[in-house]
Amino acid sequence: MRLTLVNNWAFVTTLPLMTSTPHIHASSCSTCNLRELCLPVGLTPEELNKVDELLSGRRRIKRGDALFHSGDAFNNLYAIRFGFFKTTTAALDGREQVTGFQMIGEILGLDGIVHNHHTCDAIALEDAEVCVLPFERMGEISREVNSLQTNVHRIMSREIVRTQGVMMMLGNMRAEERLAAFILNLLQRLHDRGFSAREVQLRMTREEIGSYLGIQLETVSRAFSRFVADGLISVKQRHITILDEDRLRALAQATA
Amino acid sequence: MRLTLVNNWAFVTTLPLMTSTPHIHASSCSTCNLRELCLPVGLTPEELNKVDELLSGRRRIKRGDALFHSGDAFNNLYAIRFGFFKTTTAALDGREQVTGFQMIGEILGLDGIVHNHHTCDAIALEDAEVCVLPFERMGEISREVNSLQTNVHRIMSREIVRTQGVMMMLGNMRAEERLAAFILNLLQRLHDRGFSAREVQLRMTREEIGSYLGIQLETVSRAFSRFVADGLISVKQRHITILDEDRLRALAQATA
DNA sequence: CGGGCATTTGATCTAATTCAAAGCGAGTGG
DNA sequence: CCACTCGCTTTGAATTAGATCAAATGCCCG
Repeated sequence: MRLTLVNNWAFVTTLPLMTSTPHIHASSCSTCNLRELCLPVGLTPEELNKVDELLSGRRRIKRGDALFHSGDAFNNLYAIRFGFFKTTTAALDGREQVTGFQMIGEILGLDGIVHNHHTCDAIALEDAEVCVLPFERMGEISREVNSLQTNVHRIMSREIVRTQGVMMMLGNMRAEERLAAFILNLLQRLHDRGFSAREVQLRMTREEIGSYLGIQLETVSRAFSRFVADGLISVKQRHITILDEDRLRALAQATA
Repeated sequence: MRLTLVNNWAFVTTLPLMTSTPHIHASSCSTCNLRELCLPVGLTPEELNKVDELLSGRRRIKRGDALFHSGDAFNNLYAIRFGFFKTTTAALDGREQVTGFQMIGEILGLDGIVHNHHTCDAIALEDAEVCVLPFERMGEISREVNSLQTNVHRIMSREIVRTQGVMMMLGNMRAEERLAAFILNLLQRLHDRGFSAREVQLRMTREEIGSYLGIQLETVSRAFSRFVADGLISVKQRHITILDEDRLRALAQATA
């Protein structure tokens, strides 16, 4: 099943998919309308029943609060039900870098597995809710449910490939190329979730974008202004609309 | 078991550990003298026997040749027995970026899991040998052998954390800081493998270092010259000796 | 309505790139 | 064994993308 729903409230990045009855929260993976985005993609109904044991609860995080901090003990992965996060890594000398932005259906916490404690902070950029997935139990269940194991591997590998792309961006691209690639990546992910591929309501500041892209906030702002002047996009505060996707894509070409 | 062996031929990065009889190659994980570095770290003898089924063979790769290319079908992970690799990711427009350097005991191929084909090239920087580990079989065995499953997860998570560090480097650090961090990282890994923590024989060109660090080869060269002038290291071609580790470490401080 | 961020825009300044040239070393073939 | 490439590395000089410093504007929220 491939999601192709497109709606007009694309700037509301927090809406779950197909929410005809948005306030009825699924209490298990098997009844969750996000499962086609999340960990149990493509599982059979029987497999889903087993995976239901995985879900140990939900957690709400207010805007600005941390889901976890660097140094915290690692016990769970988290699947985002709604809301938008950033992850940041700190250096010894206090410098801090945004290492990713995560949205609905994406998994947080993979960094904690190696050393049994987290190596980055996960901060909610808007009020959010996550499913709490105890990693220990996940190991047990994925020993029985073949395709859960596959999906765990895939999700980790996906994150490795994503960071390859970021390295490419940080290592090779100029400021405007980075910003173009960033916008297109965000839109692609929103599109995959059934939102418009032409509009975004950004949840992060120019400074956070700059930190992620390895450039200063002023440079981000100037690049936006340039894009507007060139008719590539329109910008109203944090609301971005794509006007000329082809040229934007050409700019961002360096992304593999 | 923690390896602390230090020897004087540190610049020979290809030597396996504890090679009193270097030409007797182990034909299984359970008899491999690298196992404490590799996938089956810390397994009991019984577990090791099961894991022996994992090893489907060895492959030799000549200097300059590829272990796999971007686009190749993914079937196996590879554990490096000896030799030194780089992985490179290509962009649409031809630009290429070195995304990592891998040495003895490290695992290659994790990027291929998500899409069932590789997304980077793995090139040997010197004659090398790898263990071929069919990933399908690895899934099966790790359903029985608990700690193999744990180690697979850890290795993937370790790679995710590594790339967080690279992002930090590319996003926040100046050229000399990057090079200092790079040298120290290399030495740390060599030290973990029983080699000297003060000397390296680099296997890559200035251009490849620059590509990895997101700077030009001339900048790499100038940074080396500056380090020599400041008495931090000595450089004879690709042979690097640390003279003042503390100051080098201070320079690289931004690494988390 | 006022205060505090976030953003934009302008004017310098600088680290690193780019372009250019020379030096060095390892290997090859005469 | 020496001379000769060819690729790698170093170093210099000029150029530039982006950083930094500074100020004005806009906007949200109490």
